[in-house]
Amino acid sequence: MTLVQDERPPYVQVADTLRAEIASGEHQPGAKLPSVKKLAERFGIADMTVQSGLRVLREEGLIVSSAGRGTFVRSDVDLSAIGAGAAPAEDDVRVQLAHLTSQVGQLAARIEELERRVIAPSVPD
Amino acid sequence: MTLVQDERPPYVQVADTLRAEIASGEHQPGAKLPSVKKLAERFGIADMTVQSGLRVLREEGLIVSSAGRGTFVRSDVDLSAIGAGAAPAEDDVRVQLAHLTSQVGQLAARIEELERRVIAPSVPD
DNA sequence: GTCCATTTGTCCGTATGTATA
DNA sequence: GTATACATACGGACAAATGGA
Repeated sequence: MTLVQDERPPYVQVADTLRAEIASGEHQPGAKLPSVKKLAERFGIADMTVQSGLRVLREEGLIVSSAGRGTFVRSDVDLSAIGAGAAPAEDDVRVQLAHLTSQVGQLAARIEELERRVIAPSVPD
Repeated sequence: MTLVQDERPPYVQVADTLRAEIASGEHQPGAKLPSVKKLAERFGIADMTVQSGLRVLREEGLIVSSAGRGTFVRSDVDLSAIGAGAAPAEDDVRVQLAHLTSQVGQLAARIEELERRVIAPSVPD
């Protein structure tokens, strides 16, 4: 699979593709994602670009990475928050913390985008 | 200024250094930071490594960047809330909770600032 | 316990694109 | 139109952590 549409930056397309695959269940919670090198081959891009894409998902709280082990879909990922099926409601405090962390990260990203357009002067409409 | 050898990753040191300079008032709120190239020269590292350091501060809400204009210290940044940059141990639930509480407070302040500018456009900075 | 392959994470140098001034 | 500045991308490289032989 190659990234053909050059409308958006490749690393964003990587993030979107993997996010969709996680949402669709292709990569289940707790599962290990293909290695960075494998993903780079699959998409036909450089390793570092894959890392940038994974960074997006990491900030969204969808995945966690560990050197020497790999990158995994968070076992408690809230699939409903990314447009797919429902997630089981769990009562564990750590699960709720993880959800909050994910949501805070997404809010931060949205605020950052707004700041670029509002705080930065002379932004054309 | 050169980064000390064999400490933490260079990009972390860049973030720590600039964060300290912002906290100390060396870079005042609203001020423009040196360009990425200047910072790269100053630290003796590559442009992209500087970008990685700036990314950290951007995620912390300390700075805002705009292509073609530069990188600026947020005009409404709370200098007293700037930490030493040490990441809290993420094992402890209480530590995570405190971190989240702090982050939510900062996000709320940023949203309020945005609301002032968007909803009440007559209010000067 | 010691090697060794895998994997993530980072860095560099260079290049290109895009937005701003 | 030109210069500046950030953002992204590539290929190559190396360190650290992990896990298996």
